[in-house]
Amino acid sequence: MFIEIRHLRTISAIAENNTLQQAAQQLHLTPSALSHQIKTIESYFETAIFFRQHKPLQLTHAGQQLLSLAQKTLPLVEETECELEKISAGKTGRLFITIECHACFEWLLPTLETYRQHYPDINIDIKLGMSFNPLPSLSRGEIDLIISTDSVDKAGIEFLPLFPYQAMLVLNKQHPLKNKPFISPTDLADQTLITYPVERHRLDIFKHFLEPAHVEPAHTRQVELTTMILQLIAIDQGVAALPDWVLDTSNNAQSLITKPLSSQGMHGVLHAACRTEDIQTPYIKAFIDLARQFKNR
Amino acid sequence: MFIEIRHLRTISAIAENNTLQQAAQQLHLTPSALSHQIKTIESYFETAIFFRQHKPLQLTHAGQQLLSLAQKTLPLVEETECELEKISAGKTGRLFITIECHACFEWLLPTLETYRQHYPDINIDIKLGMSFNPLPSLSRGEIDLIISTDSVDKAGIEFLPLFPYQAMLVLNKQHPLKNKPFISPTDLADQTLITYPVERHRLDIFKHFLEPAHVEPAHTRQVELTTMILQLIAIDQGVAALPDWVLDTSNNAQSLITKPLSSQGMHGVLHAACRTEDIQTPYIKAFIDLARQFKNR
DNA sequence: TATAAAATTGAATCAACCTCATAATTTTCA
DNA sequence: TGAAAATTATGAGGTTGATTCAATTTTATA
Repeated sequence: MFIEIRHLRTISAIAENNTLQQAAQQLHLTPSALSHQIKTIESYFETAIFFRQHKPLQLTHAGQQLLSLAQKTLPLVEETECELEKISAGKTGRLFITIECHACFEWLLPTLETYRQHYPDINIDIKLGMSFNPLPSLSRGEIDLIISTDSVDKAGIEFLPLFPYQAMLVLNKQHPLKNKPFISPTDLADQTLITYPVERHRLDIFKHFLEPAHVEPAHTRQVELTTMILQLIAIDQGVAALPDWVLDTSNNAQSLITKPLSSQGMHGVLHAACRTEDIQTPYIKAFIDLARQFKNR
Repeated sequence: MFIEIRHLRTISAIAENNTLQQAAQQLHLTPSALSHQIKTIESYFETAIFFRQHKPLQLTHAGQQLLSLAQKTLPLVEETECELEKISAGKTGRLFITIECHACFEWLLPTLETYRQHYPDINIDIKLGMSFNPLPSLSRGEIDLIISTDSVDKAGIEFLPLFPYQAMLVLNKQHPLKNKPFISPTDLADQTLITYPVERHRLDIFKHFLEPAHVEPAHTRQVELTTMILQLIAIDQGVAALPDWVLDTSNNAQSLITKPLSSQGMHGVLHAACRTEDIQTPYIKAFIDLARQFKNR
C-alpha cells in the first residue's frame, strides 16, 4: 500500500478547486507541495492522474479512480475522528453491563432510564452473566461493567461498593409463616420454593441457607421473570428468596410480606466491577454514582 | 485530519495478530515502530486504543472504532491500487469514443465487437458528436477518442489516419441514373435526397457538392438509421450519399448500386483523434490498429 | 505576441518516522 | 511466589521523505 489519506485529501481538494493554488490554500500547503505529491503518486503507479497543459486541471481515468476512493474514504475517516474526539471528551462511549443475577433488572432498568437522560450518547447494553465468567471479558474490554454481589481481587479491575442489601423470603400475606419474626431453614422443608432458572450453587438461598442445614424444600419451581415470581407468590403458589430492593419496586407489595432469613438476616453488598483505567471516565463514574443513589430515593 | 492509512494498517495488523511483535513482522517494521505509532495516535486523541497490561492486546472502544474504519477503508484502498496498476499496465482503461457521423456505426460496431474480445476490461462508450464540439472534451479527458473526417491542428491532440474512403451516391439498381459513370450535382435536382438528421453544413453532400453548384434536390428526407436509409433506397424512395464502407456491410447490397460523386469522386480519410499522451497506451494503440484493418478484411 | 498567472522543478530545510539500545512491563514456569 | 523469558515502552539518533523556497517552464488572456 502506497496511497495515504493525505494523498486523497490532495486529490479531492484539486478536483474541487480546479487549480493547484486554491487547493493548496484549502489544505494550508504550497502549490509546490501538491505538485510534488501528485508527481510521487504518478511515478509510483507510472500513470498520469491529471491532464496537464489545460487550464482547469482535469482528472484522468486513474485520477477519477483515486477521487472516487477519496470520496468514499474521507467522510469515513472524518466520522471516526469525530467519534474519537467525543470518546476522548467523555461525551460518548460504551457501557456494556453484565449482571450476575436476574433480580438486578429491578433496580438497573429504572436506573438506566435516568442515566440515559443525562448521557444520551452512551451505547448501553446489558448481558446476563450466569453462563460465563465475566471477569476476563471485562479485562479484555468486551464488557465495561459487572454488577456482582461479591468482590474479587484482580489486577486492573476495581470493585466498587454500590449499596447494601438483604436477601428476604417473600411470601403471601396469608401464608402460615406470616407471624414468624424470621425464617429458619426447616421452615422451608414443606414449602414450594420459586427460584430463577440457574444452577443451585449460584443461588445464595441454597448455598448459604438451605444446604448448610441439609434442608430440601418440598417443591422447587424455576421462573425467569421477577414479576412472574411475585405474581405466583401473590396467589400463594410458593415462596421465594429475593433481594430487598425487589419489593421496593413491586406492584404486588400489598399482598406480599417479607421475612429475614435466619435471626441475623442474610446481608450483602452489591458491587460494580470496572477496569481501573475507567474509574475516572466521566460516564462510568456517573453511572456508579447514580446506582449508589438507588436505595436513597 | 490526522489518521493515515499507515495507522489503520497498524491497528488492523495488531488486531489480527494480538501481539506487537507479530504485527510488526507482518508489516515489515519493528515492534517499537508500532508502539510509537499507537502512542502518537493515543496522545493526539487523548484516549487509549488498547488495553495494556493484558497478554492478548485488546482494543478499547476507541480502538474498535479505528479497527472498524480500517476494515471499511483498507479493502477500498487496496482495490483502487490494483485498479491503478491495471491501468498503468494497460490491462484496463476507458475508451469513450465520439463519432461525428452516423455512418461510422457501420464499421465501428463490428470493429468494437472484435476489440472487446481482446480487451474485455476496457470500459467502452460511444457518443454522437454532432451537437457539441468534441475537441475540448477530448482535451479535458471527458472522452478519449474522436472519429473525424478531417484533421485539425491542436496542441496535445494527435490526429491519426485510419483509412481512406469515398463518398458515394447510393441508388436503386433500377434507378434512371443507373447508367451514368458518375453523378453531377444537377443530376440530383429532380431527386429525393435522404440524409441523416443533422444541420446541412455538416453534410458533405451539401457543403462540397450541391451548394458549390447551387443545386437543390427536389425533396429531402431525414432518417437517422443507416439501415433504414438503405431500405428506403431499396424500394426506390430516394437516393443518399454515404461512405463506401456502408455498402460493404449492407444486407441490401443486391438491390443497390453506388456511383462516384463528380468525375473525380469525393475522397476523404477517416481519422482518429486522441490525446498525445495516449498514443502509446496499449489499449488505445490496439483500437487504432484494429480500425485501420477494417477495410482490408 | 506579450504579459500575467499558474504549475513544475530542483535544492535545501525541516519534521517525522523508524531503528537501535535500553528500560519497564507482563507472562510463564519452576 | 519468585525468577527468567518474552513482550512492550521509552528515548536518542539517524535516515527518510515531505514541504518550502526560488527559479524555470508552461499555459492563459489581452
